[in-house]
Amino acid sequence: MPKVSQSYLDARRAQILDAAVVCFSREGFHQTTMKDIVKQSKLSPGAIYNYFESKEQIIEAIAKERHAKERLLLTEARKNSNIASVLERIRDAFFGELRDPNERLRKRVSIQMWAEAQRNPRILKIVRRGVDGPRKLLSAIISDAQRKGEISIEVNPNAAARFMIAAFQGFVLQMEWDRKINEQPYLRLLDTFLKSLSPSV
Amino acid sequence: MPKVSQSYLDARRAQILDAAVVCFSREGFHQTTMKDIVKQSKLSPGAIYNYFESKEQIIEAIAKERHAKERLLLTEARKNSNIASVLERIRDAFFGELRDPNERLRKRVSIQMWAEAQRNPRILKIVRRGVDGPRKLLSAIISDAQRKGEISIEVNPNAAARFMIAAFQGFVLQMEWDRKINEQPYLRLLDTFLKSLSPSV
Amino acid sequence: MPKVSQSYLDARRAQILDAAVVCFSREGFHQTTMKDIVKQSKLSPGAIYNYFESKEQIIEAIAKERHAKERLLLTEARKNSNIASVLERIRDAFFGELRDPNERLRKRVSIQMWAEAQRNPRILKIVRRGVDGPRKLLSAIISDAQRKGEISIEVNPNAAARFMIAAFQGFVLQMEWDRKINEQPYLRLLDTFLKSLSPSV
Amino acid sequence: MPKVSQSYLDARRAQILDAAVVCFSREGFHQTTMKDIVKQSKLSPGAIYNYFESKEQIIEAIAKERHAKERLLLTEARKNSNIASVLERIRDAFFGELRDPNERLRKRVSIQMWAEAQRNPRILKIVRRGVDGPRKLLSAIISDAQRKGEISIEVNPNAAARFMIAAFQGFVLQMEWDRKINEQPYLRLLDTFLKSLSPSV
DNA sequence: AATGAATGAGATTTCATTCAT
DNA sequence: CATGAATGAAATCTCATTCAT
Repeated sequence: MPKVSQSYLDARRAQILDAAVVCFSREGFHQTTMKDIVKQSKLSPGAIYNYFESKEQIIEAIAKERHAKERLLLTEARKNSNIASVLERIRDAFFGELRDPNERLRKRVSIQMWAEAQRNPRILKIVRRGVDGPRKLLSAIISDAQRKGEISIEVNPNAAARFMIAAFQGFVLQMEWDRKINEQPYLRLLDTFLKSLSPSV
Repeated sequence: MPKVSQSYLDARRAQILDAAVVCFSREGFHQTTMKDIVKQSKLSPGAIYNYFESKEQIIEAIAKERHAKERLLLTEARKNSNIASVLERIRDAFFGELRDPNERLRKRVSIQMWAEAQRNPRILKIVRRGVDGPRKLLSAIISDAQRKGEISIEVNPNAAARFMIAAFQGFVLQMEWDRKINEQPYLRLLDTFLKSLSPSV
Repeated sequence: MPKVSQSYLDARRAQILDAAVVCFSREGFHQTTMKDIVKQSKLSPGAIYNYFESKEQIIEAIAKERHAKERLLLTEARKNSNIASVLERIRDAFFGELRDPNERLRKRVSIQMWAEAQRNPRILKIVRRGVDGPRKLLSAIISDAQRKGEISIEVNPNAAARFMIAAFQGFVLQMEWDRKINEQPYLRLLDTFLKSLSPSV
Repeated sequence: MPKVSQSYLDARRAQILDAAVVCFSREGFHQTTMKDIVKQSKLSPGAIYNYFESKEQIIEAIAKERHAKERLLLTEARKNSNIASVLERIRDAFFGELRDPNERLRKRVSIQMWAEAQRNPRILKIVRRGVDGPRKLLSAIISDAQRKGEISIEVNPNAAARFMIAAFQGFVLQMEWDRKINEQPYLRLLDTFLKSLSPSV
């Protein structure tokens, strides 16, 4: 099957990554065997190794994909001029995604990444970039807002950014352990927190 | 079969668990081999299998140990009559621990557990209990406070508890990826958040 | 199926064999992958399999090529009427070749063949023929010389032929392991040996 | 099976190496699979990897063993005071071994080593040492003999040493390809050669 | 109770070869 | 005739666990 188009190659690559996400979300990186991915992707071992040099590289590729996706979400959100609506958009983008079952799979894989980052420097780098992007953006938004007097100058923008991210990360974790968790009250609290950053009268 | 004292047995067991924590925090559960634990513990494979039936059981034992430790922290904190100081104590207990290098190792292992819980029901159970305890306690405290008028009745106690836990979990993660992270501004924001729960005048 | 000229086909074939020699001399038969040959030949796997049915057949083809080449050398040498000059020509032909870097590559492949002959009957056959030809020729020359009284009748012609071949084979081996080896004194010794075959006065 | 004696370990190691020699002599290094060695040695894969880190290391260990054995032969031979008998002893030691079927196996493996040395620097080093030892010794013996006037000063000792070694190496090769080869006439020629080194009257 | 050599299923990866285009 | 993606058997090596001593 020679001389195939780039889109053919891209489709095959995506096929492998999608299969890997399903497997990883189910069994974790290390309990997932290449055989599992082979089966899930309906390809052969050799075919997979034509696209990725190793299992590790598949994991990396998934992490990078995540990274790219989140960057896109942020870039989109940032287009809003109004500060409140930027934050709102970010919030909706991230929390909204959690309702998509497919995205849930990917979040499960993200948790795997957090663990994997501890021993795999390449994953660490990707995960770190994945958090640093949002953090810097949020931090910049808050700084802007402070200049406009919309947020108290007492607030440390960086810490606030971290706090918001933590609120999301923690929610992702807790949702994994308890599917019945209700998102609405949690989001209201997040709003309460965001309002608490406003300058006190 | 030499007969030895219980304290001897306990010491051996602790020796294994400590060694395992060091290994797991370094390489993760799955990249840690029994050989690694053997080496780190300065025992032999056979000896370890006298105390634990499998590698999985070692992981479980560590998770349970964590669980017990955190329950102790909470029980201690709860002794305070004043609500603000209970929350303060809890906050200090959890965040304060992070300064201890030994405890940092264990937090690294906790992150591993979060990932492991996805595919190991026994770990999931332990991890879940580890979160449910604090959550219920915090929730109860908030409910109490609401009754006393110290916290707005608008607040969903359970969601607030989750939010506080998330603030901690997220901090643990972000600290892993960026050791230079500063705890002080983060804690101030946590306080800001807690205050924002008070009834508005 | 485009129709191409025979010379085109021959050129393609030679291209593959040359590439294979380079690869084999570098990494040996078994460490050389078809991919290596593909790369070196600047062709594609499919193209190569149009000319050879398998990797084994490429090895065989190289062995046969060697064989043909050496037969040519011997045929040429034999044209000399004088016995001493036949031997001299043979000696020069074989040892002289070793100065050509390209030929050195092929000698490296020959050593591989010696090993390969142990388990591959087809290679064994080719290698054996490659030695038997020279051996029989040398043996015949010596017998002739004995009849003419130029070589002692004590000498076993076949053993003498083997001995000369061994002198060459051993030199090829030792040259591989020590490039600084000096050919001149070695050749003088070979002459000494040849002279020692003359009838004692 | 813990706490076993050193001799137990040595026996196991030898068991593996012996099995490997059988396999390698039959199929060559690269066609021999670890499974073959496992079967032949009647051990398990894991057991073998307790003694050797890789297949390559098994090959190396065999090469080193050869090397040690040959050094022993030379050391023994050297004990003779008389030059002629030293050479005779060396000749007998090396050629005599070839009659032992077990030793024939090992010679087959030696031929493999010659090929392997081309791409494996560690094997090259061992093979080279295995040739350099005898070469230097033979060279020294010839130099001695020249001082005593027993060998012509025209002879280059080093080249003569190489020549003798070549006579052996070539014989080993040719014997592999033709089992019916007769050793006696060959050895007589070797003697003729050695005598031809004496100073001419 | 401790030791550590042995086990052997199974994991990752390779690579000669094929065949649709 | 050429291409090169796909195949899948098979190779090397790992590692949790066992058990004779």
